[in-house]
Amino acid sequence: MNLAEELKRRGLIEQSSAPVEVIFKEPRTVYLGIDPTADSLQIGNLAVVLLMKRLALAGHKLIFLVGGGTGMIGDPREKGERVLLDEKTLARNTRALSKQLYKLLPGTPFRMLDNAAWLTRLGLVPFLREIGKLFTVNDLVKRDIIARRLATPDESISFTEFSYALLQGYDYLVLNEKYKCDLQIGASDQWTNILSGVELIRKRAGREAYAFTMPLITDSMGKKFGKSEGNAVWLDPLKTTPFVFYQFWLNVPDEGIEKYLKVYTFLPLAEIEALVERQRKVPNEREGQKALARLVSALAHGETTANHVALATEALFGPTPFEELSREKRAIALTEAPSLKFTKADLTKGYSLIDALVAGGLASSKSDARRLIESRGITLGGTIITDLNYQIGQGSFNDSYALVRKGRREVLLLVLK
RNA sequence: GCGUCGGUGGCGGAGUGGUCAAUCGCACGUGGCUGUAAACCACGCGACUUCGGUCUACGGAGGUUCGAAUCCUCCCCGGCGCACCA
Repeated sequence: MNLAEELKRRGLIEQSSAPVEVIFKEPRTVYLGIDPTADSLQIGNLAVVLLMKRLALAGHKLIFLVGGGTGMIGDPREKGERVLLDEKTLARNTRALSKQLYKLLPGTPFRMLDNAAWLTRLGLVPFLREIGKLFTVNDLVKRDIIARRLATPDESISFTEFSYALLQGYDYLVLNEKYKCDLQIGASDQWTNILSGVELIRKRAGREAYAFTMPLITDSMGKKFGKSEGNAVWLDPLKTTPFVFYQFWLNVPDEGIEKYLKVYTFLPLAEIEALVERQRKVPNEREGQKALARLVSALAHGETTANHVALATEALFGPTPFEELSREKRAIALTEAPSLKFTKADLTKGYSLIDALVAGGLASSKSDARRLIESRGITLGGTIITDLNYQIGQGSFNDSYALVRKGRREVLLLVLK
């Protein structure tokens, strides 16, 4: 199967500036821009980064462009003006993102650039004369987000954000001239910005450059994927632990399985189809979720860690009660699952379950913890706790650990040292 | 600069002197049913609490009042109109 066909069948093509078959006729140098608005990628970015890897595997050259310069401006969004990030934060984020990319793509050669290198040196007057002339305001104001911001009282758009598209277009022009970059990809929400670059190259350099986008990955509710309740799913293991990361994928609803396997794994299409078929027949086995969680975890955190969290999950949610597992299995669970450490002194001083729930992150506040207990959502060692004043004591522990569950899918291990 | 409208919980959006921690919808959480799924139903959703309450809270700071998210003054932020500029 050729690349174009493969990508189409995986649902990775949304818009394209030319038929993808045409685009892939020759080896390209493809670029993906990432704005340093955070110090870690999250799973939304991961989808596109993996798409880059697919292109690399097919023989195309990669450029990752971290937007140290565009990040200083901010891509217009629906809501209203962004708060400008300060330079220190930008620099830190930029460094963090590049490190992450290197970790994520071992063995894949790519070039890493920061558009601050040219954007911050840009002279305003030359820019307006040479680049600004090639954009019309008439066009810009027609763009969805800009039009909405212009039309909506309370959400006007600053000239700064209005100009963002020019900078992104200019990036592509620079990359085209300096690095022979002739393909840009991104998520579909970037389409118009991406197209600005294609047009700019045509007008300014008289060359044909290409672009295509993949659909923005959404969950079943149509929201950006992995951003429920402001808790983005990060690739940075310190922001989202590998265990929680694995759990996230394991909890993907059935309807999403096929889509996510196609986008987030390198499993051949035939195998995905077979897997989805088995999932449909025996849904309670959750084979699809397990494969997805296992494979994406391996991509993000490495084989070893993926194995560990899979084992930890089996230990904590599998058919064998935790207490009856072998020492090693419990030890793995203890290192991977969320845990909270106690000393004997803590216990003699008195430590309430409510405090433990808050400290362990199962509850956002004491009131929340209280609510959880009242609604019978907390179990300790398999018993539902109904006593709001429950004190954790020696007796709560079994062989120096105790397993607390919140609902069916969250756990916290209490460890006595 | 002048005028005018507005700034309420994660979001949308009510309330316009006491009964307001604030109707409602969405999102989210727990329980029930299940498969750590979806749908559905129930409850919950500021913080603290000796569970009776207490304390903060409606852009910020003052004030009027027995009492203010609600009225007044000043300030900050945003929209719109006009003026200035061109």
